[in-house]
Amino acid sequence: MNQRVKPSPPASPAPRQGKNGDGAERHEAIHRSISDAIIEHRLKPGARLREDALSEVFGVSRTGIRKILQRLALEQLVTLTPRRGASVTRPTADEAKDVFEARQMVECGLMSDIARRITQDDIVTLKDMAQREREALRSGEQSVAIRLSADFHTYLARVSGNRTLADFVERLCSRSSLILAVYGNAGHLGCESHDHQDLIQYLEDGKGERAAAFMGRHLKAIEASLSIVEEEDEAPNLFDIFAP
Amino acid sequence: MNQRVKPSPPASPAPRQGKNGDGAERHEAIHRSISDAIIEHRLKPGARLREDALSEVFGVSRTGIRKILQRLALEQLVTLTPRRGASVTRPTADEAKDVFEARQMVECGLMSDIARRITQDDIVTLKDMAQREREALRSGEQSVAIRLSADFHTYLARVSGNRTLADFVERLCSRSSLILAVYGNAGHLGCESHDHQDLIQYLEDGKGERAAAFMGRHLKAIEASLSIVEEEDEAPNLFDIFAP
DNA sequence: TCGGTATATCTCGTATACAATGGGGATATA
DNA sequence: TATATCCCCATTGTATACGAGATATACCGA
Repeated sequence: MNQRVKPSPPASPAPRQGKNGDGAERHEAIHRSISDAIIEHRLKPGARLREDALSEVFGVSRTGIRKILQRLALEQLVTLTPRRGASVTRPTADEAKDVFEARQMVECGLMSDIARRITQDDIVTLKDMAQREREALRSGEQSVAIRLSADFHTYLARVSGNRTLADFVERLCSRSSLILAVYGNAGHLGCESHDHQDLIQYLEDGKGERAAAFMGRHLKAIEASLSIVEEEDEAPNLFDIFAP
Repeated sequence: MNQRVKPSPPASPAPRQGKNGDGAERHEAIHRSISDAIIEHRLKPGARLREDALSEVFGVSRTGIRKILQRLALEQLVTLTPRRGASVTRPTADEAKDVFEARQMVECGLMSDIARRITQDDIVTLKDMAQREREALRSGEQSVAIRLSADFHTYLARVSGNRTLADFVERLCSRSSLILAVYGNAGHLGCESHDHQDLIQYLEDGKGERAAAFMGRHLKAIEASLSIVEEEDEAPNLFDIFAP
């Protein structure tokens, strides 16, 4: 339902050409839609996101798309280059290192709070997510598995009760997903299949210390599985290469 | 042709009806301008930020202002309420607790990296900042002192070399400034006067462990100095109050 | 004098129009 | 055939116009 062909009739406001009203929710939905596509690797790093195309796809004007794109840029999922528009961020090796160092610090540091506050309901939910993730992995649904893995870590962080840190972890997980898209080996992606289930077991047993240590190893393992190959940027530094 | 009837631009040095051009920098400058005003408490929590007024003050159209306002909202310095516009965020007591818990975790956790990577130049810069902060405190320039304190913590975080965590600390410091504006006692604001100088001394001596512990106490002290008085929001919960 | 309703205004939300810039393709030349 | 140059168009940046929601105010009735 695009509307650009019909600027004329003042009498055609009838069927939701979406003037005003559900705007906020609609935008939220679009944001999630794009965000999901990036996290699930249906949009790969480097992919260009033209405002016009998006506005047509989602049936809102470029104004709304721009707002969403800017938000995604602040979340570092897309990169806005001054005159060339938006594209899915391609994380550098340095960024990858920083992100995993941050996750190490925050997710491990949160573990004691999590162990103290986790409820039975949380455990049920987390076990379910871990289970579904394993199944997705086994059946080769990479997109689903990646998303569930990120959701698992994010949900866990929320259990801590610290919204600020949980939001931060959520963003780190999103960026991790991008990192996996660039540096991950096709063989084994991200989280080992039963790591998450083991982690829940520790938490269920109230062993916060053990859980923290395990999370540390878990993240280290993911980071180690990356093949950081410093791919040369498109304009290699000839001075460096041919220096005496 | 851009701004309203205002025939004479009295205070705006550049009439700059500039269509297009230095846009990005200009926006950056405006963002910093507003951000500074908030952090330095020249704009107090709850203050309304009308788009029209801002667009007139800065000589750009509402479109640009909106973009900046949304960015500030994502940084949680301003709050956007759906039909009522933007206002300086008034942090809740819970948010205050979360922010200081996050700072405790991250700023202390970064300290070992910082101790390892700090250079002599950094130490000179930091000493200068601490010195200027003391002077500002002594001469009663609260705004300057607050800003320098936030800058000190942010600069320190940057020394760690982890951009992701440093950016996070920067945002936490900005929010801390807001928290101080709401819950701080007029008597002694934020950082004790010589805390920062002591901290640098530890780092200069290469005592990362000690520095981390000191930073922990430092942040705890700031948090403890707050008077969290759970001020009733404008719509108190009558059910709670009149419950049997 | 108090309360309720209707109107007026103020401000934001969305869409569209217009200008400018930069890149890519086509062309010309060596 | 390869390279350099130039121009057109695709795409973004900015402003403005228009519509809607919400709040404040004034008027009327009890």
